[in-house]
Amino acid sequence: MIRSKGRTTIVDVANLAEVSTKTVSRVLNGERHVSEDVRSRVLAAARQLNYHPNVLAQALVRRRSHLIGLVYENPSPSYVVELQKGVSGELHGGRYRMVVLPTGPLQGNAGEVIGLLRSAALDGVVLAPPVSDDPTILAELEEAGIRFARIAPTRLLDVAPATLIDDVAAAREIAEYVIGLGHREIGIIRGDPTHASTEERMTGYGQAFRKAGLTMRLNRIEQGCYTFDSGADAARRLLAQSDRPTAILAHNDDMAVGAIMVAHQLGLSLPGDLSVVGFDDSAIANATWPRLTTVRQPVMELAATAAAMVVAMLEGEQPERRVRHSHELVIRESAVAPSQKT
Amino acid sequence: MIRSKGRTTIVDVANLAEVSTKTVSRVLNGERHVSEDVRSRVLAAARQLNYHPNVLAQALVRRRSHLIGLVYENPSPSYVVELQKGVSGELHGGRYRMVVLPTGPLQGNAGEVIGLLRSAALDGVVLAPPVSDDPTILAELEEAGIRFARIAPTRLLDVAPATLIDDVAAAREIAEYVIGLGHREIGIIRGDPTHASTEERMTGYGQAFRKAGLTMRLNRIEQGCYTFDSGADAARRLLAQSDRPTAILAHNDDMAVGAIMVAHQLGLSLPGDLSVVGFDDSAIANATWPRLTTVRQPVMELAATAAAMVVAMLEGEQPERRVRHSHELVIRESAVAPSQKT
DNA sequence: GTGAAAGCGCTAACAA
DNA sequence: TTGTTAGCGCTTTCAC
Repeated sequence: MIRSKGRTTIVDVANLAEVSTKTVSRVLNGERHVSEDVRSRVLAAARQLNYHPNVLAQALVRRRSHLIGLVYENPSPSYVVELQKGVSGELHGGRYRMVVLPTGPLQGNAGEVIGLLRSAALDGVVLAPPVSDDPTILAELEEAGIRFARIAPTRLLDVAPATLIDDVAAAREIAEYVIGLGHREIGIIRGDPTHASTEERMTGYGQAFRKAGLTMRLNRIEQGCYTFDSGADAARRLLAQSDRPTAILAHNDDMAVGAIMVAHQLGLSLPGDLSVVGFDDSAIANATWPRLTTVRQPVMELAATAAAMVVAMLEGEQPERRVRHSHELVIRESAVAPSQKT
Repeated sequence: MIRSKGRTTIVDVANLAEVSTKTVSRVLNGERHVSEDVRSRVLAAARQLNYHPNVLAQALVRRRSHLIGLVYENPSPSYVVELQKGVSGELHGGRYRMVVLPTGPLQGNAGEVIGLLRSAALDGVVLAPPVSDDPTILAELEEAGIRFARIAPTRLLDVAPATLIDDVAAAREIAEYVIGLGHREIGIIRGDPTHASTEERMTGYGQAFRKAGLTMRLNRIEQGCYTFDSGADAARRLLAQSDRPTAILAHNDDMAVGAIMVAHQLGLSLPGDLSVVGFDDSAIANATWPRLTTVRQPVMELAATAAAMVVAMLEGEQPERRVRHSHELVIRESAVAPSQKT
């Protein structure tokens, strides 16, 4: 039991404090049934040797890595940052650490993601959309015994705890707002078709259109993929039409900002000539001119709640199965009534 | 050696394949000197049992966690995302994983950060500014035997491999550009004083001013902290002055965009009434109106190179000590010649 | 209250 | 080419 090569270990501390390693372990882990005398001797020794437990060894024997993964396949920086803030905020006791696992497009190569998850020694995982909807990955996590919570899933809702917003209602509300301003010729920039939220938001728009007696015209719907550039491209197509729309609904803020950019380039005066609204209320929504009218989706809170759920499961508690967060119409300056005579 | 409770381990595979655990280990790690017969038996057994090695156990015995930390104390989402992209791109073999470690303000609580680092079982670390300049943290990493590379350090340059740009020159160039447009009344929005780059950029501006025979007036310099809001506040103060500046130099893009926002709010016409330039060429620079003239700082490449350096060290190679990346003036529409008679 | 022994799942060093 | 033994650094029985 005498040795001292390499890093200082629990054995060194035990030797110095003249106790067994088990006792050192007890003291350092705050277990009870340790005399004051011994406790202080151990602590002194640990401090003197600048001892830090080897987390890897602890992880092995406790079967706990204290690593929580955040899996996302999302190109929008503001969204990603919000997710990360949410998760890391819930780890703040410092007992857990966040490993970020951005994936490529999930189409087909879910296997790769799964390999990553298995080999990362994760205790738990937070799944952001659209990964949160991938049945293969859900099944695989289940089988590997990794706890997980889902952000904004749209199907298989009882597989794991989930945090949600009402995408349909949120989309309906912002569309109703724009229609209420008097717009009739409305263009739409859709999100990526692999994100289930895209369909939900279309449904919401559709409800608003129907209620107002408007029809969605196919040539007024353009495909984007949630990035600034894709929004710009889609807007270019929409605005090239002879009877161009007086308003554009975009499925997220980044694309809306792309549209605003293009409108500026075309020499349109905003918001007079063209109203644009987004979805998310990400950081960028407040930084454009005109500032973006949008629906606030509390991404950070969604992520935080999901992370808290994972932590709860790991601590042996039973988290709520489903927590719904509320959205909120955020009215700024980018949408106004259409000017007379298109 | 017979058991089968819980997760399948190397022992189960060995039993099924009728070889020793060491042989299984050999096969799975691709060591040589294994007969084809045995190799295929082991692989078959592993597949049949859906065996996945326990990375924690591997990490313990190999003294390698394969975790690389990215430490930053930076409020700008676009900057952070670029950093992460750069690092995670270099891990792409999948042999390493990235743990992101955002820290609070470093002032004084470097100790906390160090605790985090020690307890995270990191093999290596990439340090972004201003953490890359913190001597306590550098020393601590050194002592803990954790390999690290630094992004944009400004002092103690030979402590570890580093990636750099020439901040002074970059700042000088953009200031010269603005002065060259004809501006004489120039406001400055400084970055956080705890970032060394702030001083470097001031130096660069100073060189340009001196060369043009201009003096920096103190009441034309406002303090920000690299966030959008701080830039907006600073701009409000600058533009409230009776003889307001015709141009603003901001120490990063987020603050510049904040300034643009405020100018719009004040009813100024941009860029005619006010030119604004930034620093970084982050994603947002391209999404505002007018689009931001700035200096491109290749954050992603800086991070990628730093990560590659860390990986190299871990693989026993000797990385370059210092790699300088080049900056580039990016001229867009946010700065033009001042209009006649201020 | 404290300690001895066993073992988490794997690989390094050595032997065969 | 393959197996045996020891041990990574810690915690968990279960004695005392």
